[in-house]
Amino acid sequence: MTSSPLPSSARARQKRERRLALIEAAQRLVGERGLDDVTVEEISSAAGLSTRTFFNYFDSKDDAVLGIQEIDLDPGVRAQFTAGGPSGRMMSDLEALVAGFLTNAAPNIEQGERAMRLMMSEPRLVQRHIAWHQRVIGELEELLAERRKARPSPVDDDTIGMVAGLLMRSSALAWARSDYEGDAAAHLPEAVAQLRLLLDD
Amino acid sequence: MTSSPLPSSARARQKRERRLALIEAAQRLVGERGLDDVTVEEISSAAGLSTRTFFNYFDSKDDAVLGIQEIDLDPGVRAQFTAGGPSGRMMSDLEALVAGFLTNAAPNIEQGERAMRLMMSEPRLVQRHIAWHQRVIGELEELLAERRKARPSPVDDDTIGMVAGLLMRSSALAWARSDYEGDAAAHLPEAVAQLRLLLDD
DNA sequence: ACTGCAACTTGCAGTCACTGCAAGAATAGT
DNA sequence: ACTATTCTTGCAGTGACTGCAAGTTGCAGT
Repeated sequence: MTSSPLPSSARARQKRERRLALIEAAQRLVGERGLDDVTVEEISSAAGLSTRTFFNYFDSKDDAVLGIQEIDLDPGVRAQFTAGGPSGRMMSDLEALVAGFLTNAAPNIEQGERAMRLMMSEPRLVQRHIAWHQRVIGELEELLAERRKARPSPVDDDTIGMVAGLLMRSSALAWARSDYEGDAAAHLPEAVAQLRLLLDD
Repeated sequence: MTSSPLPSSARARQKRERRLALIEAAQRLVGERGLDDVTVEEISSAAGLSTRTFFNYFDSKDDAVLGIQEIDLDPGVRAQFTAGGPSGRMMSDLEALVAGFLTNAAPNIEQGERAMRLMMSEPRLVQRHIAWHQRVIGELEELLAERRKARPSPVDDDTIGMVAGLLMRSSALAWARSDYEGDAAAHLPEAVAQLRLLLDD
């Protein structure tokens, strides 16, 4: 279940290790002292790197704490979605796609869980997390444009994108409420059910 | 339709004028040169105020550009919602409540429109705008806690909050697509319809 | 092993958002 | 007119983040 094709070259391994070290240090220090009482310099030297290098890895302190990374969507899931599948009904196909994003969201469960816990105590991180959703949604909109050729939908991209974002966050919250049982994607059906429940009143 | 109880005391008037001046300067300069090529100092002196005073009015440069302010929800709307009304069905009552928020979101239409236009060219502003929604949702969750006493709902607060945020943004986007006809709240039904359309597939 | 290449790290100097503090100016209440 | 309150402002400081140029390190070909 832990993704990542494992480091091949020595360089790729170091890159991976350094990244992890930065995230680990950031999460630990912020957990101990709070987001505003930890400097990037402290995080960097705790990870044995320079401050300048920190910013070669992350755009901001918050990103490091959340362990934000590029999302590499499974090419199979991607192809199926753009082809108009797997079911042909937008809502359930969207659910499958979001599940694809969620499982690749973090390199490991523990890191994601720590990130969620920190979000509970640091509201700013929630905002950054949602901002990251925006990036994923940007990716999604490209897929949607492709999918429209195969199977047009009467719903506009914006709405679909926002619902995707809602499902990501909703299942993350459900995951947290369950005290982090399984992974976030496992709680997606629950998120969809809640949404339908509200709409059907 | 322009809200605001009009300035009474001299102090309240100045406060209002200075705030407006800052927003106006911020929106104009950022429109001309872009968000990252305008400093707070430039905005402040364009408004005839000191940099330090700028931060007495806004928490950040982005906030000034968006003209973000505290939301004063109509007490009538508020009371009706917490009492379990007006219709008794959560979804449509939520719609009424969101409409209440939207109409009081900006002191005037033009400012809201300019903010929307700037968001189109400056993605960072979108994120700040969504972050502001989070604040509104925080307010909403208090109302929900109150309403539950009068009329319990099987849907959890998080989901309701996220849908409220979605509706705010969705109707703002629909407003922009209509080339800013009427106000944002006028496009709420459209937003709800799109959401239902997606859910019903 | 030697060499040239590309990727990566690092220090340095700089910009700018944002904050606490304390002094001064404007205003409101009496 | 006197006083308390509110608001503005300058000042000094912190820390995030950036571009640049100089090392350093792993990599490929010979």
